Amino acid sequence: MFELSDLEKLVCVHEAGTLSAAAEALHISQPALTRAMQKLEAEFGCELFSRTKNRAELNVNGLLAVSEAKKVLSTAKRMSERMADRAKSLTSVRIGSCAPGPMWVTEEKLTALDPNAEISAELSDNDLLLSGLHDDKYQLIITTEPVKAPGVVTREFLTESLLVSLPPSHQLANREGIHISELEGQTMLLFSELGVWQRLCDEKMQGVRFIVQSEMGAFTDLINLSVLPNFDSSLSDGRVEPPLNRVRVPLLDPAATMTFYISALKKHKRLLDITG
Amino acid sequence: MFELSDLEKLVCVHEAGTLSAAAEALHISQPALTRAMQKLEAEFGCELFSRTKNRAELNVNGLLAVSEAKKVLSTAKRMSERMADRAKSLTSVRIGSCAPGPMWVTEEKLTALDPNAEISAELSDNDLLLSGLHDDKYQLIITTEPVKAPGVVTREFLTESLLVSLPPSHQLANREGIHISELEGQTMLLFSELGVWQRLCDEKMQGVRFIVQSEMGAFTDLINLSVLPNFDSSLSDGRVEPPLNRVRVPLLDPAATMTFYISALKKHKRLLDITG
DNA sequence: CACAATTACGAGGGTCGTAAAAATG
DNA sequence: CATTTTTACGACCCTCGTAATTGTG
Repeated sequence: MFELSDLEKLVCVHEAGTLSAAAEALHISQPALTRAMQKLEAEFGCELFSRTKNRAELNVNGLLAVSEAKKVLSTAKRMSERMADRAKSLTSVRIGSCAPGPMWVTEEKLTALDPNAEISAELSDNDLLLSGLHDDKYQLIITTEPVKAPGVVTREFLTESLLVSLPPSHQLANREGIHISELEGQTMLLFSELGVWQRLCDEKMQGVRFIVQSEMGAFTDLINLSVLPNFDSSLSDGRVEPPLNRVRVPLLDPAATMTFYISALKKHKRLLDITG
Repeated sequence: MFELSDLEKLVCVHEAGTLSAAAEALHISQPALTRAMQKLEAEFGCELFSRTKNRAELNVNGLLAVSEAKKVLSTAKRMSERMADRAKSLTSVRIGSCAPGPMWVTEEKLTALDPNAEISAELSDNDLLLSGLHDDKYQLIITTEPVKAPGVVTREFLTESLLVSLPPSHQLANREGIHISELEGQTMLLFSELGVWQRLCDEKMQGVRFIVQSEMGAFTDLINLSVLPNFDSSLSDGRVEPPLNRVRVPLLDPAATMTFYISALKKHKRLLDITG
């Protein structure tokens, strides 16, 4: 029996145009995709591709299959939505995160889905996050590494990059990118509660003087009133209006970019799905 | 992501009324079915059953899910049919079987699906069947045991029981069932080409005298003209009109009932499916 | 006490990714 | 020679079945 996941792959192949591009989009390897398509051909008993040795193009059967697959997936999606309506509302979701950026994003997404939900979130370190997940202290945790534990399902969540927010008059303001080493000797504004980013400041920015502020209102005041640089996140893009008279310059060091993973107990798998 | 196979299980649970009955119908164990339903509940984020410790009954959410699942499965079924239309017609299917009964059944099914197809079938023993499958000498083989080989997909096919066909005047004719041992001393008509059934005759019916006939026309003439008993198959039920003035009595010995398995290479999986 | 559902646990099959091969423009 | 597809192979995850547990009528 073919499965919905097979049909999703097929549709993706059509949209991507080539097997390798589709594999990229699906976050799987090309061989895996090739095999999935071969499986469908065996199921249907007919070829879906016209193949030249280094090109696999959907033929007339394949195009029909794509069209039919879209119909099936559409009804399946409707089913998902209908069932989601019946799902327990998100009365109380507790999020644990190792970094503030992904935490805010998650809070916003869940609040958008259910404005009445009680969403709480807090920063913690990886060990406490993992144990808190099993204790049901957190229903969702955000970590820097995939969680390999039985009964836990993990998904890549998002990537965050740090940027430096500068007044246009600053000497670094017209740069395409900045290396951390170039911040040597600067005085910067720093919002506390950095989570896993704290290590970056502690270890690689020992020549930077930080003025730490933990109260958000005061922090934004500081930004508006001073000409001191501060850090911003790529996750702010399009979510927070950029401060006036500030330009943002990316930090080029690989250490200034992190990929986060989001995990939940299997029984709360749906929480993972709705954070899409 | 939930899959079509999960939805099939759900619908089956609804139709069967209870998990264990559905498991029976699906040829899987109760625990497997329980887990599949739990998986769906996790996917949807809502309970589908109202559970008392020894009873799991679909609740309102579950009934909605069943209804939606039927729609999804229906579109998937349509897709299957559309794709089957595009499949290569069965220009040449070669069947190998270890017994004549299942072989005839298979030939009939395939011929019904495609009257223009060239279906050929022959009897052979298990070893030759398996090697013939890999050599593409046969596209479908029928054996007494599941085939455990890479690249081969096997399915339980059907069960055949032997019966004794007797004139009503025969001393055994009014029995509910007969044991092989009771045939001792009889003279019976036997159609040659018994395949795997031959062993039964050779080993357990040494006290029976057989009149062997390999030509079908002559054999039916013999049946009609004599009062000698002969063997019939449960597979004849409803497919061949029973000979006039004959009654059929089951053979009670377990050895007189066999389960057959049908196998194909993965690339010919569709041939397996259409023999449903 | 037989039966339904669930949990625990080890085994098997399917799918995956890496690596290598073959072919093309 | 980079790119695309396909095959080979080993590893892992998921689902399965058996067995044991719990609770019920």
